[in-house]
Amino acid sequence: MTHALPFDLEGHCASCPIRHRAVCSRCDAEELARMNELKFYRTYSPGQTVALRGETLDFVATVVQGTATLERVTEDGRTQIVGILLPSDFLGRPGRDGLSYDVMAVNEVKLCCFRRKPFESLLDDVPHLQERLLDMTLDELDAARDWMLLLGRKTAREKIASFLVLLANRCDQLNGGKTRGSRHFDLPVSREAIANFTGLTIETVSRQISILRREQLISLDGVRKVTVPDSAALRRAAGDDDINALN
Amino acid sequence: MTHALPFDLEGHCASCPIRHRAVCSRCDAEELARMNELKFYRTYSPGQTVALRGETLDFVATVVQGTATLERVTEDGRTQIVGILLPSDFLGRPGRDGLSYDVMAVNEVKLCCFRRKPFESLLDDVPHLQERLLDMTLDELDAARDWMLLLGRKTAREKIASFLVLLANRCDQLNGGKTRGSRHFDLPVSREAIANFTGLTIETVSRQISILRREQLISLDGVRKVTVPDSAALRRAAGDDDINALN
DNA sequence: CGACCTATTGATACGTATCAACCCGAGTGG
DNA sequence: CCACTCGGGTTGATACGTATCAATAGGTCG
Repeated sequence: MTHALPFDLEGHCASCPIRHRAVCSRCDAEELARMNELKFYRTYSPGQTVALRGETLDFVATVVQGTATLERVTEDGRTQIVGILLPSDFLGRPGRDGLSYDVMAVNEVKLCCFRRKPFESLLDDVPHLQERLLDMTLDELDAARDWMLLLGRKTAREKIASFLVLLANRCDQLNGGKTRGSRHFDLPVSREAIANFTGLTIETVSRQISILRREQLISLDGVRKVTVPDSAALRRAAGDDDINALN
Repeated sequence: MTHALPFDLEGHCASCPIRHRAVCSRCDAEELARMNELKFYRTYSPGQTVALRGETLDFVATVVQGTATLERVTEDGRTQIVGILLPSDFLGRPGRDGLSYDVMAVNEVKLCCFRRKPFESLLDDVPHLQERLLDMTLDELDAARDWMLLLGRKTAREKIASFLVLLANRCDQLNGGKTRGSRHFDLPVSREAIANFTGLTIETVSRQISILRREQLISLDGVRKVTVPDSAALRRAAGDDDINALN
């Protein structure tokens, strides 16, 4: 069930759809040329494990297409999603063998990979690269902390609203400019994944989505397509103050 | 109520107690000399606000002494602590005006500060500095994600046990080598702070601490001094798998 | 069409929040 | 030196939100 990518996989970085947002976004032509030499692509099918906690991971990568989740699991199987990788996000930890979470492909995922050691050399040589990676990591840290507020202090209703706002914003980003007012997007993940992301159960997720729909804060087409008629109203339901939206 | 620092505040970095763990830990003598020129110290008293979310913060800093909390607050006042700064931890966001959380001094806090712009220049010039900052940021991100598992999926009992394990480990780190078996340490924070860190209420925190004491997993001397007779047992109560402890 | 998987909806249980009383040690002032 | 107050901490009774268990619905694929 391989469907065509919107760009030539073996093509040059210049044609890469997420080049302007990825870790390489600040690199100049010469630096890109060097990276172009080293890069290779990998594909994962839906549900496949990309990496396991503690296991050695010999590459780092940028997500070109698809969605992956970062998961932490307790010894008795309770699962918490601690991050979502969308196109342009970075995967891997330079300077360390393994990750502290499992990485799972949600749908078909394409990664632009670099073997770890050569990438670490690149980081040393190419300041643009390290700066950008630091910046992206700081952004992730801010996002993780926003999410800690959600997990620790928000109600089920606020959690679901926040999750939808988060997704809406990130979809906007990927599509370029932010749109005000009504907008719609696809949920890239199942109810179970939403539950594991928000720290709820599937049933509670389902109920809260139904309630938000009944209150017309959202409408659904099927089970995966969401329309938000009034994003400000949804943001209010998310219980954030309005300095900014979640990432 | 200023009590003497264990080193001369105006002294050289060479005598700094947290130099080997801080952002400057990989710098050589020449680089340190340059930083030494730029640094200045600040002190905050218990309860004082160090920085507010969204407000411009014109410096970055390393904690030399004391404890500070990073807090996110909902519009209606629910508070979640999203990080604890202990000696050697870094505060501030290079490349951005403000922070996305409030920073509060828990007890008397001494910061080794740099004005932000000069520090950003330093980052450009001193690869050791940027590498170390990236590494510290990645560690914080891992810690934040561990904490997300706690907030989303752990029971009150596990949360308190995890919190105690976290503190015990970090105190060990600060004191050098890890000790196996029995150990004791001071809680640097109030019950309220523990509640805001674990996503519980004060009352639940108090109850769970009482229960752990009744079960002899910990013992208390007063309300702030904790002894852990069997750290492996406490770690088991924390519900983590044993690949590693929280940070 | 039937099998299967995911999602929804309902009834009940349980864990933690909430509300309230009490305890305790530290200051403070008579 | 003791009575009083005050803030933080503990303990108890009850309420409430979400988990759990169970049944049903809907979509997809053979």
